[in-house]
Amino acid sequence: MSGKASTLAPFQLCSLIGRIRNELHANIEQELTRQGFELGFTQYVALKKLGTEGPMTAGELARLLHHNPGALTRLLDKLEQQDYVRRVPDPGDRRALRIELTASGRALWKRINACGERVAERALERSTEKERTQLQSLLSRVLDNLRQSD
Amino acid sequence: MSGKASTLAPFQLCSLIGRIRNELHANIEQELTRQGFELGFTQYVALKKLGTEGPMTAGELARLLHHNPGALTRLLDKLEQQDYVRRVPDPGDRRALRIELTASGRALWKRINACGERVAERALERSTEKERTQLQSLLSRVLDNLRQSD
DNA sequence: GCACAATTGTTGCCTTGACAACTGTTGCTG
DNA sequence: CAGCAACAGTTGTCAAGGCAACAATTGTGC
Repeated sequence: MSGKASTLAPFQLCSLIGRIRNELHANIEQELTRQGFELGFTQYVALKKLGTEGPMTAGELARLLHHNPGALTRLLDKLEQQDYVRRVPDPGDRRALRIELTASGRALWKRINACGERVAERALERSTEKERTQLQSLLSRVLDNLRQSD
Repeated sequence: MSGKASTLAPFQLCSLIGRIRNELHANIEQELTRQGFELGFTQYVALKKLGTEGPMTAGELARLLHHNPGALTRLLDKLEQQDYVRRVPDPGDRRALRIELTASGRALWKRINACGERVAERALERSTEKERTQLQSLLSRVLDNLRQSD
């Protein structure tokens, strides 16, 4: 609101994006602990990916999460230690691992899905359907612009 | 692009925001090093704030950067060590410090401002003036929604 | 003026994530 | 099939940042 910025958001964009990211992470973790789950944001995302996409290789998961392999190894260590995830040797390639949810991991996944949706719903409160799709399209364009210049 | 998402962005919002944030940071740091400056993103933001807002207390700066005091102390250590910033005892309150740019800090500030603007300009390429203000307004609303629920 | 709570900046400890070096495996090429 | 480059995952090392404990200072209520 508050009408017109002089030209546009010169640097404000960066600040807005950063703060929204932090609030999103904080909101999701807070929602998780409120439900009694002791999960970090990244663990949540990993479980979600594994739940929706099915078992996959560690490298694939790293790429989906935009994470480097080293960080992923430690993430998997924690998830495996909590028995949410299993590292199964890939039968076709002895270098690779199949990462799959355990039974309790799958159960957990079903129960935490609602947390993320609640937060997303809250974030988009008071925005019409049209505005939501427009927001997504504008953000996608921004991401494309930034990735191009790598 | 690609038209219509079925309902909206259920979880995609989080992923988009996160990736844009990372790309923004990476682009700005890359732009800085390309110009020969060895600055991290946070150091850049701190210098920018000090340049535009003028000298201020360490606590104020921390609040503006949405940073905790511990992180700020170390950030100031680095900036002071590079002689971009000075910690001056506040005359009115012996607990507090006035953080001010040194001469070379002010000179640096003028030279790095363009870097951030270049990146912001690149990020908003191919977006009309109208779309830019709309993006800002939509993002502001999202941030408000998320902060309310703290 | 004196205890006591609040505030300012600093420090220690910990977690997260990035990057490079490394091991083991695969696939390609001669 | 020998050699070698590419790839998968792990580990070490590092920087950034969060959080709690702390010392110094301020302000408040008695």
